[in-house]
Amino acid sequence: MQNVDEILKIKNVKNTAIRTIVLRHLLKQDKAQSLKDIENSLIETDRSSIFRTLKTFVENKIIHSIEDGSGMTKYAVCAIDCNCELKDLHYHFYCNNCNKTFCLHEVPFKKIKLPENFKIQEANMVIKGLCNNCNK
Amino acid sequence: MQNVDEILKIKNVKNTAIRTIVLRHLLKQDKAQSLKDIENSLIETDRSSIFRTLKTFVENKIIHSIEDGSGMTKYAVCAIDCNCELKDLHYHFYCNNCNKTFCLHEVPFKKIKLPENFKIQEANMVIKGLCNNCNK
DNA sequence: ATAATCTTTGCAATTGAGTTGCACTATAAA
DNA sequence: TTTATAGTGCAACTCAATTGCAAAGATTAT
Ligand SMILES: [Mn+2]
Ligand SMILES: [Mn+2]
Ligand SMILES: [Zn+2]
Ligand SMILES: [Zn+2]
Repeated sequence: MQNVDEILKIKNVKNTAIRTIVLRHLLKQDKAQSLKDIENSLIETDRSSIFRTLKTFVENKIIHSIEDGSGMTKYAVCAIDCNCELKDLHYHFYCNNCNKTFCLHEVPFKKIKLPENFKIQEANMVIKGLCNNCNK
Repeated sequence: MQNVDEILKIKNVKNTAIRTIVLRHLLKQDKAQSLKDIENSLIETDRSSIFRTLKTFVENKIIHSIEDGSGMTKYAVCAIDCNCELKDLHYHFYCNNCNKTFCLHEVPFKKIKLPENFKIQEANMVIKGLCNNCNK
C-alpha cells in the first residue's frame, strides 16, 4: 500500500488528521467508496468534513469519482501519476448482485473514435453485470 | 420519426395520454432529457406522472437512462429492437461546455475483454469533453 | 348495462445524497 | 505575540427522486 503522507505531498495537499484518516481508509478498500460508506466506517468523523476532504482530493487528483447509477457517487484512489484526464482512463465494473464498484485497472482502455470535432476530456465508464464472485 | 403508438404496441405498454405526450416529446429531442427537462417542456403534466411514465418506459425498454454525472438522470429513446442489454450498447457524450448529453449511436461499441468470470449485462458509458458545437 | 376490479393519474408529503453558512479551532505568516 | 489563512463540526438547507393516497379512468366479470 502506498504511503499517505507521500501521496499528499506529491499532490500538494496539506496533511491533516481527517485527510490522513480518509486517504488511509480509501487505500485499504477493494471497492469504490461512497460518502456514506466512509461515514459508516469512520464513525468519529463528521460527514461534511469527509465530504470536503473528498472534494479536495478530487480537485487535486488524489482520487476520482465514479457515477455508477446507484444514486451515490463513488470514490477510488487514482494512480499516483494520474492527472484524471487522458491518462489513467479506465473502465469500472458495477456488480448488479453484490453492488460493489471496482476500478478495472488491468483492462486496457480502448481509444474511442469520436465524431468529427468532438474532444474527449474525461470519461465515466461503468460496465454493469456480475463480478467474478457473483457469477457462479 | 417513429410512430408513438407503434412503439408502445411493440413494447407491450398500454397507450395513455401522458405516455403518448412523453414519448412523442422524447422522440423529438436531439439530446437526452432529464425529468426536469421534460417537466419544463410539458408544463401541463404532473412531475410524478412523468416520473412513473419514465420508469415504465425504462422497465419496458422503450427508453434507457444515462448517468452523466450532472446530478440528474437523463433519458433517451432506445433503438426499436433494443433489449437494453447486450444489444444497443453505445457510448454517450456529455459536453462540459453546453451540458448536453447525446447518444453516440454512430460510434461502434468496442467489445471489452473483462477479467475472468466477469459477465457484462449492461453499461453506462459516458465520455466527457467538448461537443462539435463547443469545440471551436 | 352495472358492478367489481385493476390501472393510471394528480397532488402533497417525504426521503436522502449532497451541499452550505457559520462559528470555532488549528496552523502558518508577519 | 498578533494577525491572517485554512480546516473542522454542527446544524440547516437544497433539490432530484420517490412514495402514499385518494380520485379518475379503463378493463373484466356478472
Ligand atoms: Mn477508477
Ligand atoms: Mn443512449
Ligand atoms: Zn458481485
Ligand atoms: Zn457542447
